This record gives sequence, C-alpha cells and structure tokens, in this order.
Amino acid sequence: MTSKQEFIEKLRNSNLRPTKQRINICEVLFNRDKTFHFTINDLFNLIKDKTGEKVSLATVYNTVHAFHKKGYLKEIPINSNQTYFDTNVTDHHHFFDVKEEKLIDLKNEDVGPIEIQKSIPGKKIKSVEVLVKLED
Amino acid sequence: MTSKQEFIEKLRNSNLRPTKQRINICEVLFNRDKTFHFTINDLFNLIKDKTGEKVSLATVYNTVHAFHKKGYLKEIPINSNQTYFDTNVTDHHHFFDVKEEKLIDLKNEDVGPIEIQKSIPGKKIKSVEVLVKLED
DNA sequence: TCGTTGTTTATAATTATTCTAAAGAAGATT
DNA sequence: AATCTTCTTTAGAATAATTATAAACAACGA
Repeated sequence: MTSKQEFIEKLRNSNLRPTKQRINICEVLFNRDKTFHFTINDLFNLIKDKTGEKVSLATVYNTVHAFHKKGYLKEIPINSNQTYFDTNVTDHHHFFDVKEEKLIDLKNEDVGPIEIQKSIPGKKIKSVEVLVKLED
Repeated sequence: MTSKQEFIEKLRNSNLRPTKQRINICEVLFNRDKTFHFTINDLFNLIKDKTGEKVSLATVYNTVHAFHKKGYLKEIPINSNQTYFDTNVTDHHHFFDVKEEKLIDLKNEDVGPIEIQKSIPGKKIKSVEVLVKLED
C-alpha cells in the first residue's frame, strides 16, 4: 500500500502542490502492484471510476507531463493515435500487440544486452528502447 | 535512376492505379540514393518543390498508407506529434535526436543481434525495432 | 467511344493535445 | 485567523494531425 505521503513527495519533487485532484491522479497511477501502461484518456476515465471524483482533462495532462519530466513516468515510443505512458521507469522493453493495441512488458533479461556500436559526435545516448510488434 | 515503370509496378502491387499524382509521389519517395525519413507534411511540401505540381494532402495520405500496408514504406515508432515513415524497409534501427527532432539510421551491424527470450501464446513476432534517443 | 470503377480534391469532421482566462485553493506572513 | 501572493483547476476555445465526404474527373476494359 502506497501512502499519501509518498504521493505528496512525488508531487513536491515535480514542483507541483499537492492538491486533492493530483492526489487522486497519484492514487490511480502509483497505488498498484504491477506496472501500468496507459493513455491519458485511460487515466482520465479510471480516475472517475476509482475515486468517484472527476478531475479535468487539462489537469490530467499537466500532471502526467510534470511526472514524465521528473522521471516518474516513462513515455513508450509507439506510433498510435494516443501517447502511451508507463509507470515502470526502469530500463525495459515492450511487446505491442498490434491487433489488440495492447502493451506487454518485457523484462530486461528477456532481451539480450544491446550494444550500440555507433556514436554521433556531441551527442550521448539517453535511452535505448526495443519495441517488438506482435501479430497473430 | 529509378524508372517510371518501377513506380507503376509498385503502385499496381499496392492496388493503386498509376496516376500522375501518384507517380509524382513515387518520384519523391523512391528516386533517391539514400534512405529517406519523412513525415507526411515533409513529403507534401517536397512534392511541390521537386515536381512543381501540387498533390492534395488527402492523396498523399492515401498513397503513403497504401505503400505502408504493402510494405514499401516502414513506420518508425517514435512519439512525436507527426508520424514518421522510412523508405528503408529492411530490418534496421534508429537514433532519434530529441532536440533536433531528427532521425538517423543505424545499420543492423551497429546494433548487435537482438534475442527476444519471451513469447506470447498465439502471437508471433512481426518486427523488432530499437530506438536510441540522443541528447546533448 | 462508352460505361464502369477508381481517383483527386477541397473542405468538413474528428480527435488528441495545448492554451486561456476566470474562479478557487495553497502557502507564507502577519 | 486574515490577508496577500502565487499556483491550480476548470470549461471551453484553439490548434494540428489525420480521416471522411462527395462531387468532378481520369483510367481501364469492352
């Protein structure tokens, strides 16, 4: 069970005041056992369902972006009409079931080490992500 | 130099009649030495520049999607406001310079072989793509 | 050439995301 | 607790990529 104090800490670290709405968002994002893949719209609907209170879409966007910037959320690179985020911010990769539009985690051990043997002067590697598309 | 006949063949294979507009699109897409990363909007503007003729945005979308479906174009999984495509449909990976919003090819040799040691019942792997994000 | 079917186009519709500005809440200071 | 400042929430408007529409037009086959 994640405590409200942790949510407040996460919010403060992200330069956000802990408001009722943002705590509700945290409740849905972080109070769970398994990693959570979502779109803003998923999250928006879940907040209503799980907390019984509505938070405006603009607030959901703002808060998610602040968390992403701070590193509490990870953006998953997929071409989809909507942007996907992940509460698992550790280095890991994804399956994407194209038909069902569903993301599945790949543990780091499930994918061998990836060596990038090319570099661009003046640039450094920020992240390496593997996307495995699945079909039937 | 790619010939008009090849364009027509590509179009026919994609279930598209070879029209003037579509040939112009092919001219910009396929008549080049190096791989070409683009957004629909890039392409739309290049057609005007290179052929001197305007093709409607709707036609560009339709044609690109047909080529993508047929496998003559590849979609590059990046979260961006626009969708990126690639004329290089062989298995390969990308750098993405986040600051400049620019894609750079990685040859397959630049990235070691990637072994996916997990499988999902009833699903098979369609593609494996690595995206390496670059920062300064 | 004619008839059928597919295509192009401008424009409207849709949809995700961002912006705006007014009303409200948090935090600091007394 | 009252007050002031600063940040936040919200509904709704604005933006921007993409998709749909339907009327004029072009390709194809007979």
